[in-house]
Amino acid sequence: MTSGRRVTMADVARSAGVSPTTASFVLSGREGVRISEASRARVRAAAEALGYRPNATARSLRTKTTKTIGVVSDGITTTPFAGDVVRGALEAAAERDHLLIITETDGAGPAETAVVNALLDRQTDAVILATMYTRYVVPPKELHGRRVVLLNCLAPGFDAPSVVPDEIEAGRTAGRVLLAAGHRSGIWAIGGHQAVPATPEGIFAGNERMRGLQEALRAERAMLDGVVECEWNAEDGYREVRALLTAGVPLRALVCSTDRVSFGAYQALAEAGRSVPEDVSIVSFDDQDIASWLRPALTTLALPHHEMGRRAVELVFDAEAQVSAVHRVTMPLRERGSVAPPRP
Amino acid sequence: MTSGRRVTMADVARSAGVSPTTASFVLSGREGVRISEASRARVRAAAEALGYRPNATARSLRTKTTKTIGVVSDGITTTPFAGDVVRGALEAAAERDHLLIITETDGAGPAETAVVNALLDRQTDAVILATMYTRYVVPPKELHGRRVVLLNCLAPGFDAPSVVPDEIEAGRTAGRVLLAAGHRSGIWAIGGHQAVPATPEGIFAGNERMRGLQEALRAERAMLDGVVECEWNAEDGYREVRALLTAGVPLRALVCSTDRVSFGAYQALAEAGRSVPEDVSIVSFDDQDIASWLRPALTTLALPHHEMGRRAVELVFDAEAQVSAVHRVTMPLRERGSVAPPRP
DNA sequence: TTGAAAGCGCTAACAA
DNA sequence: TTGTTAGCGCTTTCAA
Repeated sequence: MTSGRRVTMADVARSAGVSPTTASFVLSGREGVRISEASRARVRAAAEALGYRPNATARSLRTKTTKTIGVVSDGITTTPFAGDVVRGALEAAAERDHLLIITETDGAGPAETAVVNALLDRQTDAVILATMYTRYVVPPKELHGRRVVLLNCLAPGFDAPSVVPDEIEAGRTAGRVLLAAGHRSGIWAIGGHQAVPATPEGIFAGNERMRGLQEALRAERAMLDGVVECEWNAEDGYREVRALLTAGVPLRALVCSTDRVSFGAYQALAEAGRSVPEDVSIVSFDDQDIASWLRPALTTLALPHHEMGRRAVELVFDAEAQVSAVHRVTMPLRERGSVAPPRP
Repeated sequence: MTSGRRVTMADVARSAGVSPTTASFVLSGREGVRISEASRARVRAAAEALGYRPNATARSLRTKTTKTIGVVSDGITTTPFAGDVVRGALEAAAERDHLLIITETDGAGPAETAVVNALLDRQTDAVILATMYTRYVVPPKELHGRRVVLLNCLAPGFDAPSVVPDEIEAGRTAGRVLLAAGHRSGIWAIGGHQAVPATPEGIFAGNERMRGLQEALRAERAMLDGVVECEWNAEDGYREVRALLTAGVPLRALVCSTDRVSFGAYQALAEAGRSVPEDVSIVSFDDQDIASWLRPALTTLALPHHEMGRRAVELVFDAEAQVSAVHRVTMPLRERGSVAPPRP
């Protein structure tokens, strides 16, 4: 800044012929203090005339509150379409007259501690810890006793509320969509738990989605013909579906772990001359942009990024929510054109 | 925060048996002040022992600098993959020990003024004004005389540097890629200037890309068979290319305005039994995720989001750059599989 | 080489 | 209803 802020509250007070106290009261709009209407008007006029703007730094030093929330993410801003998280958070923060300081770390460890300290040094009123994909984390100890909200992650034993997508219910919905269309057999899950070498136990989203899916199917005495574990990308989706096709397994419906996997599946099916949804129905997860570009457009369960961002900052202000509860946000079903009854 | 920061510098000084002045000098690591090694050690030990952390708010009040940069965007965080801009900016800011306060407005006007004021009240050292797509803006008057950098936008007459993608050169490169493969005719531009009803004059990116493209072609005595003006999405790409195919125009190469348009073009070509790149070559712009998922993968000119974010904050620190210069960032060519020589 | 003291701009007891 | 005064935690003359 070339010219620092000029006019201070003292200037306004002087110009209005009142004390700083009076000026402070009217300028910060405090209730319950009785100031004559005349003084109020004079202060306001003076402030207006001088172009007064409060110095938030000075105010914060005194009040120990900055109306600022720190966000520490492990790359959420990078994930395609997850800028939605930020937008939701921004929105909710703006409604409460707060600002967001966004930071990013490559993961946990010393870098994360440094970032958290930078935030804490600036006296942020709270910090939101966000992860790119749903997983367990252990918050840095600097955060103990601070107001914290976990966004897209869980930290058992740490005293802070979490916001995660309701993956189990989404899995159930995926199953129900297929059942409702009349599917009972020839159903395969592509991507599965993502039980691949890097994540042998599967990942949170995978495990929950599969659990919900199996549950819904079983409730109607139906079941999966198989679960193909692979990376959740277009490449693997293409390869695995083609393999299934080549092997000649009966295929009537696919539950793909992500829209990227679905994209690969579309390519493999098209190549094999099978049409979606007449020959093969597809239900997917995430609702990335591509889901609506595909033809037919993809029926998918949307990751509620925007809503999650919003909820996270709402929880910052929710005094009751201090207890470490897990808030599961519904993943809305986007019904489009990739599901139809199986061929008779 | 449940427990405010405890230990102050006064505590450290007292514990170390020195004055606050001494403590301040060693803790803030100021050069050119001669403090005995003994005092230094004692202060550092005390700080460590007490778990001292500086209060940035107090420091800022005194020094009038916050090591914080405000970012005002009109939705850049929302655009797919443009979270990259934020990541680049975050990176460059972190290198200089600065933090970013990110905000968003629906556009210009009073909302923007409010946001800018909120930032200025908090004494941010600079403000980066960012737009979702490249365009002209008029910065709010509150920003006059402040340190400002324009990211992805231009404000003629406003004294601040701009960072924009080098669209003209990208257009030239697109042309050269085709020429190098041997294309001379049957070349169509899909999307063009985006001279559609909503933007009858075309948009910045469209105009510059077309200009560069035509220039490169003309330099080799080649030319476009036609420019199809349409919205830059998959839907329109599909429709317009299909129309071209239906009309039976000779088609050997396509320059698509965005990867989304290319996506639609792929669909239309596949439907018509034309293969990419054997029958028709495609060069595209943007390099969204989808570009690498397509088969064949798409040859495209990448929007240098990450680099742009980085440059913007670098300019904040570049004293020389105060003059209102326009910094054009190269759009790298991603050569993949969608261009081949025309069939003989 | 170190310390005393003033003060950044604001809020909040406490008095008047 | 309003003013005096004392800080918030830090930096920075200036003097010792």
